[in-house]
Amino acid sequence: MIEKKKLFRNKILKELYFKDNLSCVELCVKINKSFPITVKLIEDLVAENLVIETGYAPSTGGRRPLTYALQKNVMYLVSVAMDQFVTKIAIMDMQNDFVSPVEKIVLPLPNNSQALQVLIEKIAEVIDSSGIPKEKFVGVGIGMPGFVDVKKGINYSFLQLSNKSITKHISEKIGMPVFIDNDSSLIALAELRFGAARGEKNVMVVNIGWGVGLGLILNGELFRGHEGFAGEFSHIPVFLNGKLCSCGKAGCLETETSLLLIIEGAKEGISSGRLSRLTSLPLDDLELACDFIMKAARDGDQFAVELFSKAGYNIGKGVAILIHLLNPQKIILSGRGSSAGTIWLAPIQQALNEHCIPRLYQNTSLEISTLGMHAELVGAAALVMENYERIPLIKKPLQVLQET
Amino acid sequence: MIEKKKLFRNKILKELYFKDNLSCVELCVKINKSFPITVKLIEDLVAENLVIETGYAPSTGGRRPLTYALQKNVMYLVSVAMDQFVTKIAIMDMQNDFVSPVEKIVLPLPNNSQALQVLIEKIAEVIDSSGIPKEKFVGVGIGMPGFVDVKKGINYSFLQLSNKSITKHISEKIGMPVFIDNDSSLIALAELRFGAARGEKNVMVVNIGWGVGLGLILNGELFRGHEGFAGEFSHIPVFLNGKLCSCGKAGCLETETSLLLIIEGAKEGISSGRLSRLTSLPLDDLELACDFIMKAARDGDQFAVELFSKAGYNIGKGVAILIHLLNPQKIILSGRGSSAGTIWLAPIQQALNEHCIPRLYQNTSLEISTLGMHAELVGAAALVMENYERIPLIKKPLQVLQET
DNA sequence: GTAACTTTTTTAATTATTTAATAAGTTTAT
DNA sequence: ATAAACTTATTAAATAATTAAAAAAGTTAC
Repeated sequence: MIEKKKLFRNKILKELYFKDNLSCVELCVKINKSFPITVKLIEDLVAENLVIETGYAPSTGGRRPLTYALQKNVMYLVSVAMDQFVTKIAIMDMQNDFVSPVEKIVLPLPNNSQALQVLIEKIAEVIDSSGIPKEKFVGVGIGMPGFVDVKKGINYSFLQLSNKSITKHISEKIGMPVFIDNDSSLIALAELRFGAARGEKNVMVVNIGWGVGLGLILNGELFRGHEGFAGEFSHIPVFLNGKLCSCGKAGCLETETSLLLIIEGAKEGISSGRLSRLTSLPLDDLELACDFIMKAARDGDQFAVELFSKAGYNIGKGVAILIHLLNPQKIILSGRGSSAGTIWLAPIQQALNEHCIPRLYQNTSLEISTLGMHAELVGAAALVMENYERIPLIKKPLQVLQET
Repeated sequence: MIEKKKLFRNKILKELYFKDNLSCVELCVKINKSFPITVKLIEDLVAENLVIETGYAPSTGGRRPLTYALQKNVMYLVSVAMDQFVTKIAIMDMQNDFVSPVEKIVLPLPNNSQALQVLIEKIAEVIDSSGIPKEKFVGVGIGMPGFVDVKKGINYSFLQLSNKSITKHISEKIGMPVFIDNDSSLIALAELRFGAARGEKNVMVVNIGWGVGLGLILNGELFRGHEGFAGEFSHIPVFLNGKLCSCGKAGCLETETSLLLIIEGAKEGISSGRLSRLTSLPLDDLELACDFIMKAARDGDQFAVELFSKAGYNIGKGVAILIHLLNPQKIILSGRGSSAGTIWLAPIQQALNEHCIPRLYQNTSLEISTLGMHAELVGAAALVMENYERIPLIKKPLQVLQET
């Protein structure tokens, strides 16, 4: 029974991570226990100095409730966001703030047998140089591209370990729990817990980047599918353009929508002499080039806007399919491409007007993420806390406390 | 607390409806209560004669467990399956058998303000003529085409009641609980509880009929989306054929896949002189024509097989999208068209080979439903039992018992 | 054929949870 | 201004549920 108590104790901590300043009544609803029990659990947590009182919330017509939040400097998370070439590592606290500068390293994943080893070393390095004692870390969350089996902890595309669990392997080396997930799923998780999808039940989070990823929030939870591969939006067959995709097939959504295509288009336009501010486009760095075009579009450069309109319309065609199949209440545009902002909205809406049954999309809203570039890091941190109750016996918090 | 006891009592009855001959241990796992409590609840149900012992199950290495099943003739369900023109009404028992012949009435839904009234009268008639006392009915389940909001009990396409709840209205007239859902969803529910999707977590049930419907089973449950409209497979925009669809748009999946198209194709082939047994196709009745072509295909008529191959390939294109987005473990072909049987498999598999990333579909199986034509009726009955715990205070079962 | 091991069932005792009664702090209505 | 209504907090008592121990019924291995 001591185990069960721990479970609900941890649930409270988890809830307070996802939302600060909760009252006892709110917590009691969230953990689905009676009021007296919740009171006792909170009392214990306050006594252990893991939770603090944060004053009274405004009255809703009765006595004002005492609210609670997580104590500072008691627990930390390691958050890793990888793409095919660059990996970012950060340490975050329970208030979702970075406690050390985000470490950015070049780490190419394709055909790189050393990648996993380097990743582990870098993570260990960041932890060490933070100066935070290891016992204070809850765990490591990692977002990565490719086919990720969340449960087994395997990535079938990169970081292969002869089909052995990556998470177990890293966990043994680093000495704390490790969780991995697909990058788009983690962006969706970030939106669900801290962004525009907060509290919503059915939301599609489109990750516009070098491909077009998708994180599905269904029934208020991240949906991963049978093997964890759900959300392969990039490669749904929708065009008859004959363009070869990176996946080996032709006509994938990605072939008419990716940011790479926009950069291609910009280059072509320049060389064919189009009048545009894009003539001063930096050609060597994809990331810079992309940001440059997005800025130009936001500033009203007609050619840049045109490029996004075309890609946006095609994304809209894909979104129309999503709406027909899953009837979401919200579509969120997130990921790198979301920096282009509201420029996406009109062409996507246009595509919906043309390709959706009105009844289906009239109650579906379309929004741009407000989480910005750090969505994946936030999601990776949230992934750890998402699993918090299941982490067996987090290293004696009492001890941790005495050190502070 | 008496209410809560009732909840778990009803959960046991529900579980026994979905699966007969369960042992006490199995039930105790399913309702998530301790063994002693489950024993007591079952004892009560046996004492009330709602549940009977059905002997011992084979040993699994220890004492043989007593198994339980629902008593016969104690509870009944009214099951209604509607399409745009024909409505079937049946009375089913807890063993999933029809206790009266399936009533089939012509009831056109489009632009028919009388439809709801007629439906109610017919349901009442079937109940009356069954001779079963009203108290023995648990409720009425209705499957219907169109945009159905399950929670609100509204169909936005047919049986309009100025946006008032259809279920409430029928319930008041008939005097028992009423539940409605989309026809494809109910077919999926039937597959989930009694068919090929039993026990599976993520399954797509494709309802091949005059359109191409879809019932989504996600995380082991029927998924309905934000407003209940999920599964509009028929109208996802995937073709550039310019063919106008019934929904007003062009290029919908339906325009290249529906059984209507196959009948069209058959007629054209005949008039252009193709050598085939289809020359004796009955032209006046769609249902008969469709069955005729399916039989011919099963018997190996080359032209008929060709027709299904073409449609099947296009369905496969749609299924490829489903697999990319939702990573299901199984695809089930159900509905009227499933009578064509294994003829569908090869062309659909062919489309998957061409349009799916291998990793994604290699663990996805493709099956033909074994539930046959009655899937929707079975699903409608299951819909009532799906909600069984929530039905407040089913009319005193003790009284019902005394009458038997 | 018997002992050791399984699984189910029964019973009793402990433990945990909810309910209910009470008090305290705020808002709203009269 | 004051009473009524409402929300939150505290405490004690009643109740419900789980755990644990033991018995019963079978199976498997030696």
